[in-house]
Amino acid sequence: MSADRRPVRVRIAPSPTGFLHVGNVRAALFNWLFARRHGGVFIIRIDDTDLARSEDHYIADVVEGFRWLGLDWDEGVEVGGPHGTYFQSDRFDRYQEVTDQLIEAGRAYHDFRTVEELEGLRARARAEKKPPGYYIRRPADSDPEADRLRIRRGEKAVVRFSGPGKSVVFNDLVRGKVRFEADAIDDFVILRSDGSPTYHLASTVDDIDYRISHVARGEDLLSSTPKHMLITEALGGEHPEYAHLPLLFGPDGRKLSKRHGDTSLRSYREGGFLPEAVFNYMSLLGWSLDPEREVFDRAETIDAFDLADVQKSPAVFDPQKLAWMNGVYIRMMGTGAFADQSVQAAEADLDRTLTEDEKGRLRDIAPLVQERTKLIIEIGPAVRFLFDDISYDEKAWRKVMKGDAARALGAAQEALKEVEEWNPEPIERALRAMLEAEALSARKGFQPIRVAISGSNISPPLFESLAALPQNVALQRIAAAIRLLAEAPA
RNA sequence: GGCCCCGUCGUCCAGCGGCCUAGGACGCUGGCCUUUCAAGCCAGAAACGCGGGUUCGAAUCCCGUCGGGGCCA
Repeated sequence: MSADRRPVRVRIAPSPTGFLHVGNVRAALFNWLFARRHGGVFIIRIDDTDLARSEDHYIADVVEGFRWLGLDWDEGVEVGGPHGTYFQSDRFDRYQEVTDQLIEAGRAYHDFRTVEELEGLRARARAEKKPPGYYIRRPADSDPEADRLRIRRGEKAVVRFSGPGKSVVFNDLVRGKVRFEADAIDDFVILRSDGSPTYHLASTVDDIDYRISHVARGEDLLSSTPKHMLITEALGGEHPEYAHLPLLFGPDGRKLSKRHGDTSLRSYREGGFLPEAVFNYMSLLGWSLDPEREVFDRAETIDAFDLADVQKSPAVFDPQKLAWMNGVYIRMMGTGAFADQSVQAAEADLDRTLTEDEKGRLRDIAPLVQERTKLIIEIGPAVRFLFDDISYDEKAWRKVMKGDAARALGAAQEALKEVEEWNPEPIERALRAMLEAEALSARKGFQPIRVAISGSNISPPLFESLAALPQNVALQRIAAAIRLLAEAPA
């Protein structure tokens, strides 16, 4: 009850053991939306308790990823805040301290049992159709004093939390009432034998210390929640409200993972997606703003977002729909902005800078490219023919360079030679006249020209494409095609 | 195996007891437009897992069942 009145403080705690995963991004997005909606604080804390697998460049990836998406944070990595470094690896002393405190209070104990012994207990529970951890409880002879001595002598032991033997019930913000019976909550490990904290301990202690008010995380942690609540209670903390978000699945209906290909935000960043589109698309996974509308901006999303409206069932991440939405956002871009993007994309594609003349020609045709673009990375290949030698797409050549193609090209060459003002309109007039004179359909007459100048049967509209090319280059390409056609008729 | 969660078109979402002959979007199919490809427009196929209840009335509530998923190991 009192939790409702606490200032809203939410967090996302990615592990720097891999590139930022879209599942984490979606969780971060919902946390961020919740914080912004309620004027709260959004925190990024780094869960790098796995020292061996954590790497600095993954931390950089996390930071860059969230910045790119526009999820700004109020406390945490790089921005700091009142709670230390926001790296869990800097808090091992604190976790040890809490562990000692729990042992002292009789809420945790050292467990010296071997893997084999534990496995035996699990097998027994299994045979009796009991929960796996049913018999893994504090041994009868467990004695804190004696245990401490053994540890001091160098013996290895994990520390387990001692279940209080009571059921845990809580009200999940997206799922409603959830109940776990005492037997189902095992004496889970909080500190490994090497002294490192488990997820349960570290994340819970941090949540308490950082005064986290709401924990919105993936449903995979739903069954761990009673453990976190028990730790919180044992430490005299106030529990946060919990909200377990539906998981993101791959096309095969399983938890989205590396196996599904592009699961890192990075691959979408590099794959030509716009942050606004990714933001919008992700907000739609497990939530919706309006039944009749799926394109909306950040401000609208913040205004409308509520954890209580989040879907309970998992969502399949559909890259195709994301791509469609990206196309929508590309078409919503200003033509100037798109032209700028095009210049960048073309330069990256060609690996050289464009001359002012080339930039001008590209800018002229950019609006026509814009309508045809779904991903930023498609721009380079789409305009390459304007700035670089072409090669013919074999299929396109075979399909188009036959029948009347030679005649069309010859006539086009003559007609285009005479064009004095090299602009789309005069070019169109000349070519239409050519069509008429040769009695050719637009299809038969124009497609060979398109292939001749672009190498492909797919290109921006023909007259504009021709105009975007210097006249002499256009004529040379047509001549080259005519020659090739004469040598090796299709 | 134990516990927990979930179950509306292929996919994402709307639906929170009558407005549902179940709505929108992606994708798919067909058409229009057209110099190609897109975009755009129009049309279409496509779902309440199943069985019981409750109710005058259920996609909506309850129970069961089946199915899927998650966690533990």
